[in-house]
Amino acid sequence: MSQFWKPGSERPRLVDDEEGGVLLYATSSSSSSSGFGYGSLEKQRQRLPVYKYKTAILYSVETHATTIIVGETGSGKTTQIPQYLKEAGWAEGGRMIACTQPRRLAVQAVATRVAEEMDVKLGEEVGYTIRFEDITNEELTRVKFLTDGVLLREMMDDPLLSKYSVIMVDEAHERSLSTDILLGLLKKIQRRRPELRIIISSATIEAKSMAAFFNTRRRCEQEQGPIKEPAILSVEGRGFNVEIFYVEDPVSDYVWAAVSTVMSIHDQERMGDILVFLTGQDDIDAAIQLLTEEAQSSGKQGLVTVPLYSGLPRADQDLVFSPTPKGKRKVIFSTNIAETSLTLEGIVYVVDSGFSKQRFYNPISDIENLVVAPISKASARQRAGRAGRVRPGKCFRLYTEDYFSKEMSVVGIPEIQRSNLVSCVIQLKALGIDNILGFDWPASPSAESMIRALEVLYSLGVLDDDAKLTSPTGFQVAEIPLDPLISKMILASYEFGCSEEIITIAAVLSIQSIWIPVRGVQKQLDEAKLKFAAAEGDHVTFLNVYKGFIQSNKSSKWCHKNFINYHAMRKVIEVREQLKRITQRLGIGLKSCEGDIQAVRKAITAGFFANAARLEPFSHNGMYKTVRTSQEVYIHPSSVLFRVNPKFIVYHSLVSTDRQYMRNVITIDPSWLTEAAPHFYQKQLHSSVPQ
DNA sequence: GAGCACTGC
Repeated sequence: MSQFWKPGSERPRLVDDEEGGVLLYATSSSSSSSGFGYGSLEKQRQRLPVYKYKTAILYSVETHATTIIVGETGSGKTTQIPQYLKEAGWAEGGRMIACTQPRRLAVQAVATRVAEEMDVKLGEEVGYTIRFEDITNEELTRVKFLTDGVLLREMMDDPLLSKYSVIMVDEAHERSLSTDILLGLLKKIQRRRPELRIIISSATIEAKSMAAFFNTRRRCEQEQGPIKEPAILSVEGRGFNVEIFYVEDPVSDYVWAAVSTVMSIHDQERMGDILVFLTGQDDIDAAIQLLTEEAQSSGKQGLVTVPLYSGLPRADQDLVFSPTPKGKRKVIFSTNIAETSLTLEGIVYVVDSGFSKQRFYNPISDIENLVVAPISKASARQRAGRAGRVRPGKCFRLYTEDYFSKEMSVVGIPEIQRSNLVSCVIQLKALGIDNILGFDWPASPSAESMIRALEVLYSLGVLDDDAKLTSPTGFQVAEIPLDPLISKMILASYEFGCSEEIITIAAVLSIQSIWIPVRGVQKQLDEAKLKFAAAEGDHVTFLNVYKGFIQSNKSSKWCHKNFINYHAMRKVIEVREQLKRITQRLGIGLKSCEGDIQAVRKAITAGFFANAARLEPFSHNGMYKTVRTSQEVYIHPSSVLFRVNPKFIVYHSLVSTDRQYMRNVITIDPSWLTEAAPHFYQKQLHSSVPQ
């Protein structure tokens, strides 16, 4: 392992956060996965690190409006704190305790565990709510787990969240879009409801800024009720030590460096699985190929390589969890998915490239890009921690310690500063927040992004001249849990008599892809697509696929035969059912246009008029220009209209690589643009759309 | 003729 050095061993130690090269401290003598065979659930609960802090936590919640709990993984905070609160009486008198999570799976898992510990039936005293699943009972449920997105939706009916006495926001350090919106709103609610208690659980690195955000104490103010200054409590975790190693010189090719590091670990370290963090499918495939070649040419045996990324078919993802064969060493090459969303057991070594793919939004061009960017120290810590779950581990960072300590940012950029804010703004408007630009965020998005979002909503007829939600359109669009452009398309479809068809299209557009991930089967996929291809474009093609799926009786076999992702289609059915319920509630019945595809295209245009593009008159390579901003764009090769190049189209989204590609396009008549949005197209039509 | 980190309502 010559290219690595261990901080503190060969050179004077530099600073690694607070820990100086060692990441997590073990606090108990036994691991969480062994030694509890005879203990009752109650005994197990008492052994969790958080147990020692029970009184302190309850005291703090009693006396402070906001309590920030800093806790590493395995402290037991998520499962225990809601129970402590319940025991202390916070759920009495018809009140409820809420605990939010960023992800659905976590909600289900935690709720199940807590119901078990409390020895109650899930869905009664302890319940959970995620999209498509409400396992709660209005009369009985006292402790409720839910995604932060669901809690935001609940605010539309109950803006002060009056049924909750305590709201615990878990994993707040991840700074997801909905967590940040939720935190901003909770701060507002607190002013109106001094009796409400908020608990924010976060990693060390974010605790101080969270506390500053929630500190509403003013100088000279007479304190009434709970103390306004947040309390910060620290609970240790239950991970094992992870030794950190850095490269001595910067690496130029992290894929190659990762593979050679894996080879060295395999050569020189005890048995134990390896987790390698790379950025995407390309990296991962390249690394696996390289490692296979290297192992072959050097005659090394005993390595089992597994890829892991979200686009992988379910069956392949499961390989990651299968036990490593005896005498073998598993090497998992993963994207960020293993950083937060999935927990892998048996990992002893982590190799960290220092990069991940991150979304960035440019409000000027209104384009979201996916770019490979350096991770933050917080991510690096999280990645390293993955090595210490079963026994002391090691983490090999493919960057220098100097880089880590001097150049790496402390935390990542919150999602809200990297996203298109259209959905976020309409949500706040629906909650009666009028002064969007003055909203108090944990991290403020740029004014440009806000203004762009307001413009888009105005052009859709969702906001009026005073930037208030229009009635009924604005309120209806806010009610539908999808991108406002899609919601607007749904509303318009009722007028065009094709809502039956449009909600199918809306459901398909709101999931990633209905085709099975390619690689190696490109030709077959293209051929399969031809069977469904419609001259009008991709949206109509989706209708054909959906029809076929229903006619096959929702058969997985049929999907397999046609290169269609069965799980994705199940999801389409689920989303479609939800949209059906919502549209009915909005008083929009379902109508079918019975094959009148022009109605469907007009409804799509009513939502997506801003995404119109025109073929350049003498273009030989299929170059289009957007009508609004004259940007150069091309039809994506995966579209059924690729190389067909009709004169006028609207697209669903842009993806940018070396070119800007339009994904999911449909042919339109340019006169529909002025019909759909007269104000929006007044100027542009004179200059760039021939009549 | 190209490529989709990850969530969520």
